[in-house]
Amino acid sequence: MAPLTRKQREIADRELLILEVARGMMVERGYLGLTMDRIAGATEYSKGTIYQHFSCKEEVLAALACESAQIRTSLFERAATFPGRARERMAAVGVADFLFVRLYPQHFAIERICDTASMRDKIPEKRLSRLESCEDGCKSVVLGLARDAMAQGDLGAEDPSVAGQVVFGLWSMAYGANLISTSPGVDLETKMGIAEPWDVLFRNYNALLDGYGWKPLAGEWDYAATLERIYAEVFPDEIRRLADR
Amino acid sequence: MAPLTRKQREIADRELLILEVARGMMVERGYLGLTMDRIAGATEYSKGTIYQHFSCKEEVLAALACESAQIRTSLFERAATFPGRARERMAAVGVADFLFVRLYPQHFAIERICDTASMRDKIPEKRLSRLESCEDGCKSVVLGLARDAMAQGDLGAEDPSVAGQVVFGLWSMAYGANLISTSPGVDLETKMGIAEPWDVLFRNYNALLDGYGWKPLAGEWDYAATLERIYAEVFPDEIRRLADR
DNA sequence: GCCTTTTTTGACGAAGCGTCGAAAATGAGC
DNA sequence: GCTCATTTTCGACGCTTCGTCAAAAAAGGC
Repeated sequence: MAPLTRKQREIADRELLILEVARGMMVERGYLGLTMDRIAGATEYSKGTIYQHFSCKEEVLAALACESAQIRTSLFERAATFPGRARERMAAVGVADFLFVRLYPQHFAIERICDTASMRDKIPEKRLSRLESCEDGCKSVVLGLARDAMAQGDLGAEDPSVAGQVVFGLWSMAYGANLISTSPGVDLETKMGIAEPWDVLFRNYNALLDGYGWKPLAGEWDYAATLERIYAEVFPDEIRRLADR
Repeated sequence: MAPLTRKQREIADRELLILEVARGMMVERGYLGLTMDRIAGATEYSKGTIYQHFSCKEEVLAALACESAQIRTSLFERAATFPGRARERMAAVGVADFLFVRLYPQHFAIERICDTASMRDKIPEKRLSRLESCEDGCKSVVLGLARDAMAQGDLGAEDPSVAGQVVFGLWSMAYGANLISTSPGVDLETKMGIAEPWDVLFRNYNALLDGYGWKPLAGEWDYAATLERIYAEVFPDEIRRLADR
């Protein structure tokens, strides 16, 4: 690994600048407001130069999605350090997911956009595999926790595929709930009497895990207290930032 | 209500033709392959005429989404007629959801596309409210089943909001699982050992409902047999069509 | 058959993506 | 410091799509 030349550093810096500008545009004006011409204008480079970094608009988004996945993963990893039973640590990951969606809605939106086939088709192979390895981070954390629980005898026993099934359940529930509750034109309040989707989601996590018999069950443990500890000990800053809205 | 004039009938027919052509395009070439110019070409009307029916491309999609919601609702309603306990009927709705996603993937894709804010922003008020009332159909069926269960003492007792919470749980789990398992770049098989997402989803439904204590619990009832009956008695044609792939 | 109203048409302007030859900057050799 | 080949940057251009609107065509009343 030779040290970078001045030119190489310039290029790397410019790439960061482009992404920074692109992210700002994404936040301010949404996906349709993000255009290659506008990126060129805002960075004061020409369009041709932008296209030397990214082969198409989709690749810019994939790069942003990579950053998003890294932020999410780092939250998940912090959550997994919570000292306690595996199921408590899983609850902490649930909190991390919630915080990610609420504190970084733009990152969540980017993840969503990159989840479509038409997007994936256009992202060059190299960038795509980088994105996928970024996305694997979170999944590994969650899967690791489920396996820990099995190893410690808290969850199932005989069938090792239970870990994957539980993770699929939590993942689909979280993903679906986040989409539904941030989706326009869905009125959970009047139709279904749900004022705080997150509270219900947490209750549903517990119901699912109880259904799998993941110990300690909700009836024999004070998970409300666990949540309070997670807020205070793992994510104090994030909780404060969330309150400052 | 005066009877329709010849002209009015012509216009109504043309609208159906446009939607038919648009759906075909959506199926054959995907969302990006669906263009207003192409609709004009294929219907042999001019673009201006198309724009007299639909104010923008998004409105065409909203109209398609309306049809999709109606198909989904009719499957759900058939499922709810299954003779049995409320939880069995809920299982039938789960099967209906699965059949909808598998038999009509293009309808599912259209629903997804119309679930985005950028789409919703552009759909005219009138069409949007029509779409939303179409979408409410399914939710009413599911919510009705949960309320039936409560009325019969199978689910919860004191707190009436439990019905909404269970429905939110099932809905988010189904939505998330369907998205994840049809999503590109997600390898459930190698990462999590899941070959058949639908089997796992069904197991997760049961775990969630057991967690809520919705009777009869999975341990005290043969839901595999219930599924077989649903296949045979409610959706024989659909199951056959699914097998013919 | 004439004139008004409604309907249809497609050329047009605007906006965005991605390209490519020309122009500018770089730097190696002398 | 100058020259010339190579690398880098630039932005005008071609193409596609959306949505509009004035003009042409059709319909219909008298």
